[in-house]
Amino acid sequence: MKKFHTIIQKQLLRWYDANKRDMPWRQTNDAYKIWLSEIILQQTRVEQGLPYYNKFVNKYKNVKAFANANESEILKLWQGLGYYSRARNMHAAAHQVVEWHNGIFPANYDELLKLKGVGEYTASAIASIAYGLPHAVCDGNVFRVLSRLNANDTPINSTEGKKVFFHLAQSLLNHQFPSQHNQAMMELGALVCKPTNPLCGQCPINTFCVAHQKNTIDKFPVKSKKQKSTVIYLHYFVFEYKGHTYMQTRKGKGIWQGLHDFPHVEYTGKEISPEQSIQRIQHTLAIGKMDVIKISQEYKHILTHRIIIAKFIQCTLHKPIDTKKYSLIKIKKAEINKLSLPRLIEKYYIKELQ
DNA sequence: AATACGGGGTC
DNA sequence: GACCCAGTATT
Repeated sequence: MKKFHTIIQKQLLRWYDANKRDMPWRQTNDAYKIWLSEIILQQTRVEQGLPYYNKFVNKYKNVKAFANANESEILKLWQGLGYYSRARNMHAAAHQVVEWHNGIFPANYDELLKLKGVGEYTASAIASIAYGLPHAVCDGNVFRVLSRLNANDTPINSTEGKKVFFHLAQSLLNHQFPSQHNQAMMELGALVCKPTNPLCGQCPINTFCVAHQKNTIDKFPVKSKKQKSTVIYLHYFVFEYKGHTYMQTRKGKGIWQGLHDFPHVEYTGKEISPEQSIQRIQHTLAIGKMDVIKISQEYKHILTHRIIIAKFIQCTLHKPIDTKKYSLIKIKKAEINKLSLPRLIEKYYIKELQ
């Protein structure tokens, strides 16, 4: 296999030069911008991430500006992109770069790896793309390309698979052009070696592809498990008292950490009646008398391992809630959209409150 | 070694 | 409905 590597590398680069998409982060070597694009594109399609990249690059010109921003401002800009820990980790990483490296991203894989939110993939990507260092990337695209190229059935989501494919990626790396090689592998996975209906006829390395030769492309890559999702029932309370409502910042471990939503009652597995949740919330927040104005339609919100069935219950209060005691934010309805919101809340806001 | 963590697109 | 996406941190 080894002796074919040079030919594969060449075909790959030739194909990449002719077929690469024009992306803003391909017009720069600025490690800050490469970092920005790489974090944004984690588990995110290019089309979805692109507008966010442009927003961030325009708002924060360099890592110092990013570090000096408010985290709430960053989260608001990140709203809708998902995996919000990325935004919080970026803020921390920006501080690390400023404090440890005087505002310059280190041209060193091990140092990059120490930054919050930067794992093996991103460290390799920054090292190779921004600094031309010989570190192969292994993302979802590369896993797929390599598993087919070698007809290797090691599950790509296993610890063993990770080791195997990282090694394969590194051994195939073009040390003369690490940046272009890495991007070519990913671009090939995205445009040609697609999960379903790959365009093997257009593949520049199909003559080397074992799975293609054996006509077993659809058997690769192998994944070991499927994640199942649980159903969550959520009743959100949109209170109204003298023109304002109440929201809260999500803390702790769960989803949407750092984002804002309404006080709510949550049930896992079995459905809860509005009457039950109304009683509960009245007790929890010491609300006393209130009038239920409207119960919304069901909002179905799909996350990776959760199906959320939500209803929004609008109520008029007779007295205010103790915001300090219950860590609530008193806010006018028109101002809600200034806070960072989960998509579910944003969709309700757009439909019912805007 | 598994699991949690979003949202949107495709088939 | 199942799978996937320029993955990482935590358990």
